[in-house]
Order: sequence, then structure tokens, then C-alpha cells
Amino acid sequence: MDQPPRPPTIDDVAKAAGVASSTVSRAFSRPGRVSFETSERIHRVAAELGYRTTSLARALPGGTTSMIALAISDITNPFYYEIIRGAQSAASEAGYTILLADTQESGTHERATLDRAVATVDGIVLATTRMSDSAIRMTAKQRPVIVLNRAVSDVPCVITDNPRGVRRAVEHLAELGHQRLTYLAGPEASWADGMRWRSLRETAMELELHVRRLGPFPPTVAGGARAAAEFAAHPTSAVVAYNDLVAIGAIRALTAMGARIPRDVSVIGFDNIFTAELVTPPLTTVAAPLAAMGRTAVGNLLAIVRGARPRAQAPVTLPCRLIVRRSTAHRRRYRTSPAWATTSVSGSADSAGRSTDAGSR
Amino acid sequence: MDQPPRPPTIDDVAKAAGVASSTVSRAFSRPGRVSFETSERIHRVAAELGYRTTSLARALPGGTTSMIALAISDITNPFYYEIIRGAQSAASEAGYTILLADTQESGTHERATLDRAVATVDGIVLATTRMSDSAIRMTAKQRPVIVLNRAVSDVPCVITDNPRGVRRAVEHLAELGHQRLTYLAGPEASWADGMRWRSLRETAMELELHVRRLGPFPPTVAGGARAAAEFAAHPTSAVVAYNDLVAIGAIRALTAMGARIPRDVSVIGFDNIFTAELVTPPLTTVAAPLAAMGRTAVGNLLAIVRGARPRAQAPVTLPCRLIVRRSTAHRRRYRTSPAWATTSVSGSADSAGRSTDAGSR
DNA sequence: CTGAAAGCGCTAACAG
DNA sequence: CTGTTAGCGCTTTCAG
Repeated sequence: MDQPPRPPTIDDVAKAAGVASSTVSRAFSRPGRVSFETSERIHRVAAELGYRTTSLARALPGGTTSMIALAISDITNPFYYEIIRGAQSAASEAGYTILLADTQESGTHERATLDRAVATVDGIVLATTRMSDSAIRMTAKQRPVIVLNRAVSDVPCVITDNPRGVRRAVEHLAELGHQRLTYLAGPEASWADGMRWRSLRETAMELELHVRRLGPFPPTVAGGARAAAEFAAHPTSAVVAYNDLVAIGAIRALTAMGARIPRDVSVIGFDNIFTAELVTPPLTTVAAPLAAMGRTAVGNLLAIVRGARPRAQAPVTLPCRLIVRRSTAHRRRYRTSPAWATTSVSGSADSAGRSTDAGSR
Repeated sequence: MDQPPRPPTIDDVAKAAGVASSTVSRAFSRPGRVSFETSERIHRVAAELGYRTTSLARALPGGTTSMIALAISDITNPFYYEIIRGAQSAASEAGYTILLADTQESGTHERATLDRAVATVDGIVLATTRMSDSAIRMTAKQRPVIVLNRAVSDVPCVITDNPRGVRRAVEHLAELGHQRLTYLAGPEASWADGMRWRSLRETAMELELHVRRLGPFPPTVAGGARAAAEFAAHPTSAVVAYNDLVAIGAIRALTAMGARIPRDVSVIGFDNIFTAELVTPPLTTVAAPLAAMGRTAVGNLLAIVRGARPRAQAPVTLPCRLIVRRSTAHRRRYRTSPAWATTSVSGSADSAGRSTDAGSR
């Protein structure tokens, strides 16, 4: 009839070592404040008993848990892999644990998840949130928050330099002789999408290219396929997709329709996810420093958690770079509309217009 | 001079509502045990004050946190995406939160991570652990544990039917006329790897095929590339890779060497990760029910957490199925070794052989 | 340097 | 149904 094998408490150790529990506590947290001898003995006894500090109880008085939440919109999106990895390593280096919250591309679901997490964690990084700015600020009032991939005033943010990335992409396309671009848009709630589209328009204007927007589409391969279907009705020689997944989906669908990439249409994606270099053709893309983003976000968050004054002013901006692979190529001039396009009835007229245009350079 | 805006406690609510704190507690946890009127008032007051139960403190007495840990070997591996997703949804449906622990393919790192988590969570899912059986049983003694992708006696497990999957793969290859297979092995610490290799050998023997093993290799695209380099020295017409990543890496490397897949060598992977159908050629693979695995693991874990007797006997086995895509094809008969193989000196003679061969079909 | 005592926010066990 | 009284395991004053 042995007593239930509940884990030893600090009091058990204290008793066994013949000291007060407060001393044991000190021995574990403030190594200097206890005599070497005593400390030694306590640690020995503790080890024998198999004592382990209970992070939970420890958290109670101060209210700090050494956990931070990482909220992402869809764990199925490869975009997050490296981000999570970076966040994870930064967190664990600092002795923090990551609570993963998949918010499934839904603002309401996200709020609910966060509501639960908010009480448990010391801080939150909102990667690609779909919440409104005000909802974000609301949350930020309760806990330290860092927003990744989006700029929200009054809340510290980490973003990538979308305008520059877009510019690189457009310049690249322009150099290849493309004059009309189509943007395959991502989710409406996406800040990055707005950013990219705006930059795209501005840059295109500057470089005197024509640009059109299709969408919104889900930021997935399936979304890309849908985008391709719309695109095919009025194709252009170049496409900029909201992200790599959409780009890949579009390429697949286009290829299935008989188009050849990049010969018939050049495609550029964003993010440089793992899969981007594995597909055929390997994807030209605006690469984001994924791991660094996760790492930076967590780093800054922890700084705030530890009492640094959040510099909410200018978002931290990480550079991105264009990686040219094989999904982009010189524009070919068509006399007539491409064979693969779905230009049904009115399409042909249209395409005639376009081909004229193409020749009139 | 307002007091520090610390979140309202249960006592604040109690005072404001003019009841005892225990009543408030009851109003929140045991809805029936409090008069409708009182409950009503309490909830109203609580809402006004912005009161939220502190899961942490709540956890203290009973010691249960409504969190479960999901330990995975490498978050960068797409294999986990759907598993995490499945686990996440099962957990959140049950009101549990997931603590993600990336153990970075290292048994020791894994133990350390777990040691920290073990005190915080109500249960643990070990997906693809690299720990020893005894270490696992050790952990299982402290907390409810469910092992995913591995069978460990005395610990409840969820696995996929590797033998059957392997059999399907080998039969498929045999039907295509292949007689010699190469297995590209995964990490030595991987249970699945051992399982697959053993099944492969047995099935091959039964079907009178010849099979050889190369490796171990890291379970990544890079690992696959390395595997390909070794493989090229003595190629066979068919390859079974430890997982899709290795398969993809091998295909890429082989292609770079000039081999054509599946014409020159047929390749089969395992898992059916997201990327498998996106690469060229789309990968033939033994698909695991990823989401179901995550879901089942969490479901069973929670059952145990809630007091079910763990049925540690037979592991729960989930079916898998062969998905035939384009990376496998009929074997072509070589007279001599193929041109692309790294058989250096004799190499040139080979290519002649191969072209001859091509015509001799 | 060490001990005693007072909580952290909440729940459980008793009495009313 | 509701209030009172103990703690949960640890940290933190405040005195020695």
C-alpha cells in the first residue's frame, strides 16, 4: 500500500534536505543567494527524489509562462515551415516554448483561438493574421504582440520589403520584353496581397507596363488552378501570382490546357517555398527570408516581453530578393492568340487586339 | 493615478456581483449548480469587467492544463503538415491546445524538449520519435503518451500498415517487369525505415525479386540526392525510397545525371506528401492517411487522458494505399549498363549500348 | 545566508 | 443553492 506516486514537491525536497522550502526555491532560481554547501545538498536530494520544478505553479505568482503563441493562417501552407522553424529555434534558445495555433484562414476562428491562448502565453506572434487592425490592437493591449507580414500602426511589426520585391519582379519581366502583366490576387484579407498589388500597379506605371488584376483566389494550388481558368480567357504573356502556391497551381493548370511555361507565359511567384525549386519548370520567385522572419519576430517579441519598449513606429523590414529560375522567359510575339487560350467567341476579337498591340511596339 | 490594469480576478467579479468567489467559479464551470438568476448576474458582471478564467491557475489544483504536446522530428518535413493539421483539429474540437515541439531529428534534443513539456501538458503525441523504446516507456510513465509511426510494446501506438503498403509497391514494380530493386534507406533511428526495409525484403523474396539496400540517408531532398549518387554506381531499374522527399531528391539528381525517369529508372516514395504530385514526373507513392493519423493519435490520447484504459496491446493500424503516378513505368531491358550511370571507364561504351537498346524494344 | 508567512487565482470539500 | 475554509506548488516579502 504505497501512497500514490505523485511527483515530489518542493516541500518534499525541503524536508528531505532539512531546509525551508523557500531555500530550495532559491537554490533553483537564484543560485548565488544560497550557501554553496546548502545548495549542493539540495540539488543532490532533489535529484535523488526526482524533483522537477512545476512550470505551471511557478507561473502562477508572476503570471509568466515562458510560452509564446504563434498564430498562422494555415499550417498546410509551406510558407510557414521555415518561419515556424526559425521561430521555434529562437524561442527555445531563449527558454521559451511555442504554442502553435492554426487559425485556418478565418478571422473569427483566429479570434477564438487567440482568446484562449492569450491567457496562457507571455506573448503572441501573429503571422499572416486575417483579423482587422482594430482586433489586432485589441489583442495587443492584453499581451505583447508582434505582427508578421503585415504593418499595423501602433503595433510592432516585421515585414518583408514587398515594394522592392515587386519592383525586382517587374523589372525582370520588363527586361524580358513583357508589356502586359496579370496579377493573380490572394485573399482579400491579406495585407501582403494589398501591398503587392499596389506596388505592382505603381511599378508597372513607372515602367510603362500594363497590368491587370484577377481574383481574389485562395492562396493555394487549387486557387492557382482557378486563377488560371480565368486568366486563360484573356491571357497576357506574363503573370505575377500572389504566392508560390498560386503560381504553381496556375502553371499546372495552364500546362494542362496546353500552354507551355515559360514559352507561352512567364510566371513569377512570391516566398520561395520549399517546393518552388522542385516543380517543373522551377519557379522564378521573390524570395522572402522565411527563417529570419520567424526568428526576428520571436526575438523582438521576447525583447518586449522582457520589458523593452516596443518600437511600434516603423515596422522592421526584411529584404527579399528575386530568384530567377525557369518559369520566366523572353516574351514571344504572337500574330494571333495562342492555341491554348480559351478565347471563345469574343475572345478572338480580343486577342486580335492584343496581337496588334504586340506588334506595335 | 489609476491602479495598474491587471486583469480582473475571480474575486473582483465575486465582489462586484455580491457573491462568493466559489459561486463565480461554479457559474463558469458547473452551469447547473447555480441558480439561473445568480448565474445570469455573474456572467453579466464578468463580461463587464472583462473577466477571463486563468487557465493556468485553474490547472494548478487538479494539475491538468488542457494542452497536449506534439513532438515531431523536423517541422520542415512536409510529412507533418497534414498530421499536424489533423491533430490540431482533433485537439481544438476537444478544447485542447497543441504545444508543438520540433525535436530536430535528434534523440537527445527530443528528450530535453520533452522533459520541459512533460510537466506542462496532459499528454504527449510522439510523432516519429527518435528516442529509444525504453526512453519512450520512461516518458509514458510520467504522462499519457501515444506513439505515432512506430510500434513500442506497452505503449499505445498508431501506425500505418507498412507491410501492406510495401507489398503493393513491390507488386506494382513486379508487374511492370522489374526484377531488381534498390531501397534508399532513411535514418537508422527510424522505426518506419526498419519496417519498410524488412517488409521489402520479405515481399521481394516471396515475389522472387532481388533487392538491395543503400544508406542510411537523411530523410530529405538532399539525402535523396546523396542516395542517387551512390545508386548510380550500380543502378537497378527500380528504386523504392524511404519517403517522398528522398524519392524526389533522387529523381532530381538522377535526372541531372542524364537519366530519364521513369524510362530509365522507376521510383516509388512513401507518404504522399503535398509535393509528390507537383514534381515532374509526379511521384508514385505509398500514401499514408496523414490527417487521419494526427486525428487518431490525438483522439486516442485524449481518451486516455480522460481515463480510458490504454490498450497498449495491438497498435492501431491505419491503412495505406499505393498511388500510381508517373514515376514508375515498364522496365526496359538493357544489354549493358545505361549511359547516365557513373560507371566511369566503361561509361562511354554504355551509352552506345543504351541507344541500341532503345531501338530494341 | 536562511526561515516564516503571506499570497498568486482558482477549485474542492464541507457546512449551512 | 450558496458561503466558508483549505489548500494546489511555488515565489516573495520580511525578519532574523
